[in-house]
This record gives sequence, C-alpha cells and structure tokens, in this order.
Amino acid sequence: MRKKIKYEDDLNPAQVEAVRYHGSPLLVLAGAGSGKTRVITYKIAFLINEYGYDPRSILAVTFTNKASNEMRERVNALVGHDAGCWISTFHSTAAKLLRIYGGEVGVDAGFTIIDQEDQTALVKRIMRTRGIDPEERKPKKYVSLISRAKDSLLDAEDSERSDFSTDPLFYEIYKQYEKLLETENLFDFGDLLFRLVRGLQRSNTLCEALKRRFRYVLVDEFQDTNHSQYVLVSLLTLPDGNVCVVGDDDQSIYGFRGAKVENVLNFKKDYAGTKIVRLEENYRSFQNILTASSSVIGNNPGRLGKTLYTKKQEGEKLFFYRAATDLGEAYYIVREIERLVRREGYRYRDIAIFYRINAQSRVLESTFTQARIPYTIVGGLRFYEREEVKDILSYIRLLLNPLDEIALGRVIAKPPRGIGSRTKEAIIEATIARGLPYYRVVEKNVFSEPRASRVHEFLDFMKRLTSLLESASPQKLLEEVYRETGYSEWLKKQGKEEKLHNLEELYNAVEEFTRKNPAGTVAEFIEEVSLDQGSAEPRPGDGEGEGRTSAGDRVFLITLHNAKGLEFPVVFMAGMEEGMFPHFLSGDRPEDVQEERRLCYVGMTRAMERLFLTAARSRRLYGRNIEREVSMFIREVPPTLLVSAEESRLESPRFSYYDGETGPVASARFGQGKKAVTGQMKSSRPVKAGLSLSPLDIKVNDRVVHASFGRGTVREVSGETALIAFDDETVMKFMLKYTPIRKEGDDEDRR
DNA sequence: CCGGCTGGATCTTAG
DNA sequence: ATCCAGCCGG
Repeated sequence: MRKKIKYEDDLNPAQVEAVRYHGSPLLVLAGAGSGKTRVITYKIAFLINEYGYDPRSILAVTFTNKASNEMRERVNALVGHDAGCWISTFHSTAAKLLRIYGGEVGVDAGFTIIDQEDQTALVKRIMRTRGIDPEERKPKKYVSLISRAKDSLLDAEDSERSDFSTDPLFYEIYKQYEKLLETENLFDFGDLLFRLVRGLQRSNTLCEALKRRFRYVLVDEFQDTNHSQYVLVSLLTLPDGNVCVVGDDDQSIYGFRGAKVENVLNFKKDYAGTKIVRLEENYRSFQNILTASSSVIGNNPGRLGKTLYTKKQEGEKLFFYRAATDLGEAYYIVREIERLVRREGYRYRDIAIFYRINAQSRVLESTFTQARIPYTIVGGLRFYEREEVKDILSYIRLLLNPLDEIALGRVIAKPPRGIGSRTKEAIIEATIARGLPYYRVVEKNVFSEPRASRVHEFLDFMKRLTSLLESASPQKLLEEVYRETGYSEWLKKQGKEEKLHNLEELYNAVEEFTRKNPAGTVAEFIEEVSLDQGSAEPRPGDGEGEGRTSAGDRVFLITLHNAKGLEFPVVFMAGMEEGMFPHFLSGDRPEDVQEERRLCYVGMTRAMERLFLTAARSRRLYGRNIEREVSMFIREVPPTLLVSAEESRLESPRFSYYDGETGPVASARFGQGKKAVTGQMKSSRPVKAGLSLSPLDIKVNDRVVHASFGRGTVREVSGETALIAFDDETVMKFMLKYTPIRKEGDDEDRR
C-alpha cells in the first residue's frame, strides 16, 4: 500500500529540508512559484510514511476550498490511497468542530451560517428600528467593523472597552446584532472562528482533546491569517510546537478582511526554537518577469526579504501598452491574444487577463464576444449568491430554523403572495421581540382579512414542507420547495429563463451532493454551500459554440485577488492606472499602498512566459469618463525590462479583425504569411528590442516593421518618440529606445 | 398589495 | 452604467 516516494529526486535541497524537518515549529518562507504546495503535500506524506503519524491526526488548513481539495488530491496521489487527513479550510474546520464539540462549550450545534448579504440585511434592520439614518452611516461599514472585531476576538463589550471604533453607534449596533444572532442561532463567518476559539479558551478539556486529536498542524498561506486564526493555531499547537506554517509576506493581500502579515513575523517570537526554511528558487517565471516583479515588490519596506532566482531563460521583455480608452485597451488585448494564438502557438487557455475590480470585466467580455475569443470568468458573482438560488436556500433555512428572521424576511413575500411590507414587518418584528418561531408569532398575531388568509396560506405550505424535512430526500424536498412556494411558476411566468436554469443547476448540485453523501441531510447540504460559496459556473463566452474551440480552451478573466495560487504562460494585467491600481478606495496610507503593491506582485508572478501590462488614458466608469495617469507600479518596473507603447490620442483604434459573420478575418497585420514580422515564436529568444533600433535614422514617412504590430508608416518623430500609423490603422506612439522596431527592408525582413 | 417608474447615489478586493 | 429607495397608479 505504501508508495515509495523519492524525496531527494522530486525536491530541491531547501524543499527537502522543509519536508524532513521535524522537532520544532517550522516556518517556511515560500516565494512565489517556489513549490509551496509541493512542499506541504510531500511533508504530509513524509509525516505519515517516515514519522509514522496517523493520517487522521494531521490537520492541514487552507483558505479556499479549491486549495484544500487540490491539496487533498495531491496528498492522496502521493501516498497512493485516500489517506484520511483532515484537510480543510479554516472556516469549515471551525464549523465542523463546532458541530461536533460545540455542546461542550455552550454552542447550539444547529446554527445556521449567514453570509455578508445577510449580515447587511440584519444591520440595516437594526439601524432602521433604531432610527439611524442609513445614509450617513453605511450599513456595510458596520458589517465590516463587526467582522474585523470578531477577527480580533473582540465581542461588543470588548471592543467598546478597547476603543475599537471612534463611532459610539457601532457598539450599540454590534450589541444588538449579537443579540439577534444569539436568539436566532445564526453564525456569521467570523463567529465560526470566534466561537471556537472562545470555546477552547474556556474549556481546557476540549482544548486538550483537540490537541490529542491533531498531532501535527500545517497552515497554508499563513500570511493571510487573521488574529483569530492565528490564535486557533496557537491553541492547537502550543507549547508542543508540532506545526508547520507556510507563507510569503510579499503575497499578503487580504488585509481588508483582517489578515495580518505580522503573524508571519510574530511566529518565531511565539514559538520557541522556530526553524525557518526559505524557498527561493522560482520554477515558474522567465527571468525578466521575475526580475521585474522583484523590483516592484522591492519598493515595500519591512519585508522579510527573499532573493528569488530562476534557472529559466531570460524571456521577452514585459510589454506596456497605454490605450486611449478602456475600449482601446480591450482591443489591444484582443489583438495580442489573436497574435499569440495564431503566431506563437499559445492556446487560449494559456492566457489570463487580470484586473483589479470586477467591473473591468464588462468591456473585456463584450469585446471578446465580438472578437469571438472564448473566455471564462473565474469568480465573479458566485452561484450561491444569486438571488433565486439564495431565495430557495432561504426557504430551506427557514424550514430548518424557524427563528431565522433573515431567511423569513427574504422569502415571506417572494414570490408576491399578497403579503406586503406592513404584514411582513409585523411578523418579523414580533418574531424578534419574542424570540419565537415565525409560525407561533402569527398564531398570536390576529390579522384581519384578507391578510390573515394570505399569511395562513404561507404557513400551510411551510408546514407541509416542514413535514418533508424528515421523510423526503433532499432532492424531493427541493422539488417541493420549487412547487409549493410557487417560485418556479413565478419565474416561468416572467420568462426568467436564466434564473430557472440556475434552479436546475441547484437541483443538480443537490443530486451531486446526495450521490457523494448517500446519507446526507438537507442541513448538511446547506452547510456545505454556505461554506463553499463555490465559483460561478463558467459563462460561455465564445460565439455560441461554433465548435471552433474545444470546451476547455478559453482565456481566463480573473480579478487579481482570485488569481492567487494560479499560473499562466501569458498574463495581461489590465487597468494599470493610478486610482484603479492602486485603487483609490483602498486608501492612501503607506500600508494601503503596500498591500496594493503586493497585489501587483502577486499578479506579475503568476506569469510564466509573457507579461503584458495595459492601461487606458481615459476610462468609462459609472457613466463618467475618467482620465487617469499611469500606475506608479509601471514606473517601478526597470525601464530596461519594459517595452512601452501608447495609442495615439488622435485616432481611435479601429477594430478590423472580424467581420462579425464568418469569424476571424485576416487583417493587414496578420495577412503577411507566417513569420512575416518577427522571429518571435514561442520559446525562441525575442528580437532584442533595445538593440534593434538605432534611434536614428527613422524619419517621417519611413516604412517600418514592429515586432508586434507589423508594418506601418512613421507619421511624426519628436525626440525619443515616434508616432507610427500601422497598416491596420492603429496609430501608436513609441519610445524608440525600447521599441522592437526596424525599417522595412532591413536584414531579415522576409516576406 | 404590486409593479413600474423616477431620481439620486454610487464607486474594491472576498471566504 | 447600474442599483436602490421611494412614490404612485392600478
């Protein structure tokens, strides 16, 4: 059964050291692309195979379900069978432990997990009932403050004592919020960790029991842990110190949700005898990309500091393109993608476009659709956050927990059933005031007709559904919810095909769940989806599947945050503008800018072979055109590693590659036969950009050839720059010094 | 009670 | 551009 693993062959010396090390706490500082996941998985295998750990006594925590699934698969593949380690996210680890042991520390294991939208609804209600104007004081702000307080292990009283906020209203709202959650047995995300940690702090018995259960703990992405997560790990691993944390202070990008880079720095203070191993060989990126990203991150002070190196080739320079508008930026990306795919042998799926905010995907999506470039959006609006899906889940939540006033408020008048806001409020208020299930409240509330019969109709079908909870399969229950509540019918009547389709998807998800857990209950299904907010399904982005591309061959559109942990041969980072990135709302304190810079670093280090940075001089945002300067991060890339071009302000780009009917149409640029323009095939060394031009002899009206843009005519020359009109009517201004351009007819100019 | 309309404000990242 | 709250006619 045991598989022989050749640690020395599969790993470099630093990795081997990290894998073998045992005996004191271990901190692995793993640079980008240095084989971090590999180390963790091999280490788990090593603990089992060489140190004789019972796999079930190993706890490995990650931040995303995706990461933990991947880790589990890789561990199981390594050891050759389902090892049975506890590999999970922080949040589901906490939830599972609370369900099992909650009783010992006064937690009712039947709690329902609420998300941010629910939290906001609750805070809004609190503000409304207290007559606080939701205009001046933003509910979202309070939700965020409450979450941060919980991350810091502060309840309402604690936070008041410690002057957590300067806003006295915050404490009132927090207290009220807590009271509501308590009576309704609702847990927000922060509660999962908060309540578990509190429980462990209060019950030494439980703490000891868990320590016996988990003999070795590993934490991935340690730089993203918040205070409560750090304390949880401490409680489980101090003073024995059977712990390995892996992280990279340069990739800490979740400060806004409470992550503290300092946890990495504090680790060796809190854990006596900590061994530190640095993984500094990067296996991902070409030299130029690595150098450029190191240079950018080098502007952050107070880093632990790693010196990444690679044995890979230099690769091409980074390319920076500043378009006149966001649309021009999208066109440019399309042109480059087409070129990379047709001429450099890349596939669509080798290419990813990163952006800072989700709103940026719009213009990219529509441009890609026009250009018939197949794409997939990673992340975005999550499946379980969609209105109709959440409505249905709320019905089920309410069946499971009749005190769940948030779910009640969501569904009681949806679809419309003659219950208006007054009736709705009356029921909810009474539910809250008395802490009774909604149906009991209604019994005691005498409504006059016709309200009474409407309400009773609601109660009747809810009662029927409740009776199915025990007896029916999850699928059956779901079907009945669709039917009894009239939800499907309502959608159908309105012709909401998309939403109906999503309900089908939900049904499939339940089926899938029961297939995997034959004895699974609806409650367990709800728990699973609450914790795995799952990603959006891939949206079809190609021109209605003409079969041009295989299903999986699509470019990826991803936010920078979602890009963490991924890698792509070709990366475009769009929106490299001041205000956009660094984003103006992220704040302008130095530490805010530093976090944005780390985000930039994360993005750049995802690229393996080619990295394009793009910006728009003017961008349409919220119906306004905003002019923006080039991002400071662009200036932080060594100029010698960056080829820059700027779209002319004078002429807007014309999009000439497609006729919209028959698919791609050869453009002037691409119509010159293979290898016409440059020798830049994949993996061959690029034209030495800086050398190919003697800045010199370029005059107005000269015919020139550009490595990427093809042939064109020089329109203007001024000092270091030249304005060139390409044959496809793109007009761009170049810094001659950095531009891979030469005169037409010069050597190597094949036809 | 419902749904459509208007006008005003928005305005990040995410488990 | 899009979302949401509040208003109004059916």
